[in-house]
Amino acid sequence: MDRKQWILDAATECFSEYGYKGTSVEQVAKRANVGKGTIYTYFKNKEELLQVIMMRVVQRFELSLEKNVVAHVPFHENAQQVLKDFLKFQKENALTFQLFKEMRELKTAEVVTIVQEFEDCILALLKKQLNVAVQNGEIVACNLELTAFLTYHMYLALVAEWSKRHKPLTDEEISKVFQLFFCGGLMR
Amino acid sequence: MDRKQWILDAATECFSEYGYKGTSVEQVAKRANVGKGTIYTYFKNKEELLQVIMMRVVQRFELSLEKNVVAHVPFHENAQQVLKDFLKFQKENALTFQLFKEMRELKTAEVVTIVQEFEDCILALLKKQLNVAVQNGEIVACNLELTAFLTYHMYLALVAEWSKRHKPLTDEEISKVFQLFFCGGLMR
DNA sequence: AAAATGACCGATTTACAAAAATGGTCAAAT
DNA sequence: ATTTGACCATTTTTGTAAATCGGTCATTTT
Repeated sequence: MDRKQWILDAATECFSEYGYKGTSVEQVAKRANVGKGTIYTYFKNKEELLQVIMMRVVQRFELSLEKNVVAHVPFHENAQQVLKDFLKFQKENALTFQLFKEMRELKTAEVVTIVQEFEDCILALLKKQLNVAVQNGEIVACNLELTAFLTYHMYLALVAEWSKRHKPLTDEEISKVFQLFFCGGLMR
Repeated sequence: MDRKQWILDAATECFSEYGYKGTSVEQVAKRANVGKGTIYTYFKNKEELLQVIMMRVVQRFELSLEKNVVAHVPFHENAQQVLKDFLKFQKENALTFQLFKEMRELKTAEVVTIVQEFEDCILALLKKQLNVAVQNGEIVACNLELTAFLTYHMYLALVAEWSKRHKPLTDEEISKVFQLFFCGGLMR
């Protein structure tokens, strides 16, 4: 019935399995049981297809966070929740996993753009959390943009880079490191 | 006279300019004014040539640090000095700059290995600084390996990643961020 | 009339073989 | 005892013919 949804579903499956570049429009059409031309009556081009899919993914991501981020909880716990959910999301969403990989390895232009937007969304969420915490007087005033950026990259280093040469860190270990840097810092 | 040094100098120039993969052994021989066979009387193969060169670079790097890292100075200042010197070193050494680039872009196996060893050397220096600071009771006890790792990656994020989409940070700004996270942390 | 379609188009990518270049060896030259 | 470049097997590059791609649109289907 809803041919547009058929196409979106088929495209999501294909992109998840073969990546963006590795998926042809005809392949999507085949899996969606529509003609190739039909896709172009609903979407301007292949890139828009990915954009619409990712827009919805981002919406789901933001929704999944609203449940987990709560007021009256220390910032570093909420921030960590945002990042933990991001990781969980990656694990459960073959699509974003595949796209992050494609960005790193093939650097497909359209994919780089879309993944950057996804990262911007995560950064915006962290920034929002930071802002609330500053307003509450919970944390010291600081460059929100930069601090959110650094928080995100600290997390990436801990979960992605560290595991390349060490035993992956448990959630508790990551939590401990975050606590160390956020509350109190290193110095006695 | 010292043919071995001629070869090392020529190879350093070539690797700096064209990268490891982009440099042929014959090219090195030409620039060193020796026959190709001569190179193999001093070095087992092309990889060992790079290894010997990098060994010396690491020695120079460690030497350049000894001057700048001093006792009775807060850890975060010494740590930052290590990292700042690393960056300065990168700027002044076309070789390491080229190799880091080749590792990221071409992922040449031999280069990945050698650069990793260089990074390990930086991490060891940071760890050493951390250890001294812990012994002094200057900073809290923590996983030294992990903390050094995170410090290094925070720095990379600030100087390399941030500039990809923002105006590069000044030394003062970087210093301020480090101070924020190391002394006192974010929380009030 | 509106929606769907696949043959078709120019452009890009792939497949593949021939040619060139590379890392490394070694008998001959120095 | 040391140096060397012709030489070898392997890898990389190159040229190009074939295949595939994203996107269009006249025709067909609903």
